[in-house]
Amino acid sequence: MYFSTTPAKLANVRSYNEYCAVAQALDVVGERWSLLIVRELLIRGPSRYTDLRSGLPGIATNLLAERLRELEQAGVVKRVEAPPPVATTLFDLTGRGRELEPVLNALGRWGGPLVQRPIGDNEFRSHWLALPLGLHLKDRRPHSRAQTIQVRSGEEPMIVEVNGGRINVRPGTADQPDLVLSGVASQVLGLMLHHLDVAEARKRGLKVEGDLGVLNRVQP
Amino acid sequence: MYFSTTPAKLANVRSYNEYCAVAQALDVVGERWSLLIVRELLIRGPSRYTDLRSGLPGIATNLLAERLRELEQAGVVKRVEAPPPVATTLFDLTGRGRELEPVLNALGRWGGPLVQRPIGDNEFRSHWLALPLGLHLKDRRPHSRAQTIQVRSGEEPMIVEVNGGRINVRPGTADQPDLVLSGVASQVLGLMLHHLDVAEARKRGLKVEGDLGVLNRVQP
DNA sequence: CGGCATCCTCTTTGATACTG
DNA sequence: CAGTATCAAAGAGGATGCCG
Repeated sequence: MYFSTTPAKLANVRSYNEYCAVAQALDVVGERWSLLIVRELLIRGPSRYTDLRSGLPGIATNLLAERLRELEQAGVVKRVEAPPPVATTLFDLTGRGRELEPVLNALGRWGGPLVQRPIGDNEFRSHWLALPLGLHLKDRRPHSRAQTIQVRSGEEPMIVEVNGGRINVRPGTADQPDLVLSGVASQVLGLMLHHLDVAEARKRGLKVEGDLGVLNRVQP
Repeated sequence: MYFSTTPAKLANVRSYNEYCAVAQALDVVGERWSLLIVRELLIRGPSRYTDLRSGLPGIATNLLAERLRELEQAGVVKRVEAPPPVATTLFDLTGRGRELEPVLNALGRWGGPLVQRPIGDNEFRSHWLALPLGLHLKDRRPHSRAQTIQVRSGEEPMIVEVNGGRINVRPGTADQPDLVLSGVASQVLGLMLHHLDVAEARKRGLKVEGDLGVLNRVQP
């Protein structure tokens, strides 16, 4: 007997078995949670297992491990060993994985209208703001000085930096933010995407403090 | 007792429960088969249940019925009653459903490289050709006269019409096709997408008959 | 026939507990 | 922290039956 110790339990992904690019794409990223894992890695960059878990509320830990293995095998995700200070394994997208961004964008655009009103009992994570802001907004005054908006919504404060035509969203607390928004995510988004004006947003409980000018600078 | 006869089995779709447009899009179209049903309706237009089944090899009939119901409830699919000559119910996309085309396109683009070589035991349906041809090709001589390519691959002959800048793919047999391609789908695609030249395609068993000029007219 | 519903089996998922 | 192990519940797949 000369068996490998690893059972032949690899590449055990269900397939549609179709000669069609859409179906074969779904063979790779169509299973439950897969595209949301890609979303997390797109927003956060290299991430620890635990951070992925916290960005995917409700995922079972065995499923996260399994999906990561499958995505790794498919060449979408890679493991990188972090240098000594942290000394843990990080998960990151491969180049091929990053090419899924247009898929996520298309889904995000299509899902936008669904997310308008009812926040209900939905889970929310601050860093998710990066997707709609990056997708729907541009800096319309690329030659003005950099400005920052401090957003306090969800578990973790976020900095929205508007500079040189780009919008950058990252966790953190700004020293001298031009504008501070505090409140639930739907109203932060409503205001920034100009579905709500300042008066309306305030009436609904959003705290808006500072220079409102930066809001006109970010436009669809 | 005053119960409705229909059990409260509606809107019984699993949700990620996230305040995130991508997650909410996936709540609607992320389940197995859903996006492939949308693909069928995008390619074929209004379709009978049985035609959908034949375009989704391997789907269980109860699953098709269930997905159609869910998609209908979500406003992606609608039922239309066909006029007396046929007198059957047809399924069609709503406007909202048709807006999923960019999602399918993004997935198709990403899946393109996966589909390059191995046709293997994959199922194939002729009308699937419409997706990659429409996605990757343009008519580079929009002012030339209309030309047609007859494709014989899979169960059903297809007409590829090149005219006025557009590429149109539909089932049927052309009277006087400018070019006839007969063989397996991977080589038809390889030739038309210019991954294979004519000599190479012929060597691999593709029958290429007629005016080769039309091939230069369709370009990425 | 076309359009499902039912029944059954098998696989996947989700929740929780446990481990190096 | 980064997973594996276990197990009940939900979902998928296949066969077949029903009804206009």
